[in-house]
Amino acid sequence: MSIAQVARVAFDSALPQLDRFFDYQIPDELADSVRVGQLVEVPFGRSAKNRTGFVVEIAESSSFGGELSAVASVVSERVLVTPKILELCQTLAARQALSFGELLKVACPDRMVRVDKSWTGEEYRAELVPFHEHEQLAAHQLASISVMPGFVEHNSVLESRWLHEVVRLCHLMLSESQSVIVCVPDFRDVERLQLVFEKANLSEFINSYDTNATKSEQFARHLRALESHPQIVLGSRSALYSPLSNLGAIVLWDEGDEGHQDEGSPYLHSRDVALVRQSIEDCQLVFLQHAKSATVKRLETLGYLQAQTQKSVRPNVAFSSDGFRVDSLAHRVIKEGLKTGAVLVQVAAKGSSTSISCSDCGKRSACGFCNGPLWENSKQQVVCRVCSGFNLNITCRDCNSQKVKRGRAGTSRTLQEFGKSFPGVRLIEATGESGVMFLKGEPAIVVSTAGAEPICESGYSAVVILDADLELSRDHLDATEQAIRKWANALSLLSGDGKGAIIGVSPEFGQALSLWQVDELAAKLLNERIELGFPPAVRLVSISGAREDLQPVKTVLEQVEGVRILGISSLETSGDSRLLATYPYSSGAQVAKLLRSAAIAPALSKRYTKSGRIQRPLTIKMDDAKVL
DNA sequence: AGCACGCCGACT
DNA sequence: GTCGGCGTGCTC
Repeated sequence: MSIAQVARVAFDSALPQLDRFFDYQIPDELADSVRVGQLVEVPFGRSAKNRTGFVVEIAESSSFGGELSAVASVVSERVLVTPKILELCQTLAARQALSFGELLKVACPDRMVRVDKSWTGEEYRAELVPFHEHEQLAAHQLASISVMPGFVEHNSVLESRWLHEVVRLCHLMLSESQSVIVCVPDFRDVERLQLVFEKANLSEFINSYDTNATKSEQFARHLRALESHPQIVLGSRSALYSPLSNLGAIVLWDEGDEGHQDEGSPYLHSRDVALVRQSIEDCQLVFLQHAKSATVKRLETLGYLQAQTQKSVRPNVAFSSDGFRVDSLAHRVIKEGLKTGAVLVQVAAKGSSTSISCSDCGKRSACGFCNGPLWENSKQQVVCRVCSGFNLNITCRDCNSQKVKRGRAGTSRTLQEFGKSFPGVRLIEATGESGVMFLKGEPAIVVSTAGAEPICESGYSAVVILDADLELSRDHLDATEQAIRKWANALSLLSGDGKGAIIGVSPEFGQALSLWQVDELAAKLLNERIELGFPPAVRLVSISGAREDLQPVKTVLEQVEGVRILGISSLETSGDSRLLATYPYSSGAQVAKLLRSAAIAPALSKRYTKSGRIQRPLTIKMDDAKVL
């Protein structure tokens, strides 16, 4: 006979007011069936109907003063959230000023009744085919956390170094009955890896965390992850919450890609989730990237990460900066490349022209509807970047002239120009929304924006980076870092004897790139951030809301050790204001705690959405990579 | 989020 | 007099 116990319950809600645990007594008839991680129904507040919540703890007693209500029922026998995932959510919530409930929502998809009831488990049938390199590598030879910035091997692109590294690690883990999470920034990487795993006879082990999955599929893959057999969870950000019971390693591909930054709540970056999960699971964490980001360099400097010494093959890269967009070097490299295969040309933007300006006074032309900047799309229509409106008649606001000139060429016009200078050559345009994913090695010129490059099966015979100057002068803190990353990713698609060229970089920068001094460049970027006092040297928080609500937040934050208020600025779009502040890592926990209590302060002004629903008065984003 | 309680204006 | 507006506050 057991003593009556208490179930501590959390709700999967983002409301800061509900961000705590509620105790319920477990009635005798449920005494043997309530377990931590289950979904239960409980009465809540004055509401007539019960509410579902997760059991996060079973305790002997409650510290609650009043009388406890009782758990009404167990929704599903299954433990949907494992203790380690609960810990992950709690640690992340405390670190990033989030509510535990909104993380629960990310960590556990909505329960689909039919899927839950019909799921009978999976028989573990997959057979691991021996891997030729596996024997050479014992587990202890891998650092517990490692970074591999090494460059690719230039034989076949489907077997480039990082893909090979992923397969090798997965195979090793599976052979030791451990699972792996492979987290990539976008669906193109998922597709590419799926092919690679297929080739390596590992398809049977894949649990794909597809972003287009239906709710039923999301729940099914969650149940699959809860099965005890070792597997490879392959997907984007959400894969990091997969409730695997025997996690051996997390692989994070291309940490610098903005796809790793969550745009919506909970505004987390894969890197932070991965680091926290690694510390909880005590598993390996491997960052794989072609160019090293300042963030990863910092972690390496601190000793959190170890650089894996890889004998990397340096790509053959030339550079120039004589002022012409497509200069003699570019022409020569393209012409040479076309003799043996496909040539990739990376440009800064899609469409015909990146901008439109007055040909009399030079002022950048503005949208007739909203004053936004104009550009020219691939159909040569003049479109506003802000409101997407078509502008047929453009009149200069300064001099009333109606004559316009086109700015820098995007993919479409670059393609047209190559059509003239390389007659008869096959031309392919690849941008985010259009373009092929895979390509045979026949001669062709592929003009692509960064990140949309088709994979050429035999590797490109030449890769030419245009608009390097534009990429470097982008108005972002990490313009240089992003530029190097984009170029490196394009250059990684070269074939073994392919030739690369970067047009529009200064000699000393070009020198460092052609010598492939990835580590030195990252160290330099990190030092600059340290001097400027910007991330990743410190942490950054952005808080948006009504200006009158931000003022007290500012006052509170100023009391915290090391906090530097960058300012409060008005946001053009919403009429809201935004407070930016940096703080040292050591003050992170305190800042998060203060912001949590600021978010539930009762005096905050109420704000409503168009549909009349109450909006959160403050939006807090800690470490959002897109802020600066 | 719900849902009730509460304290002010115009109605059978 | 009381019906009902939605501002305020709580939920184990």
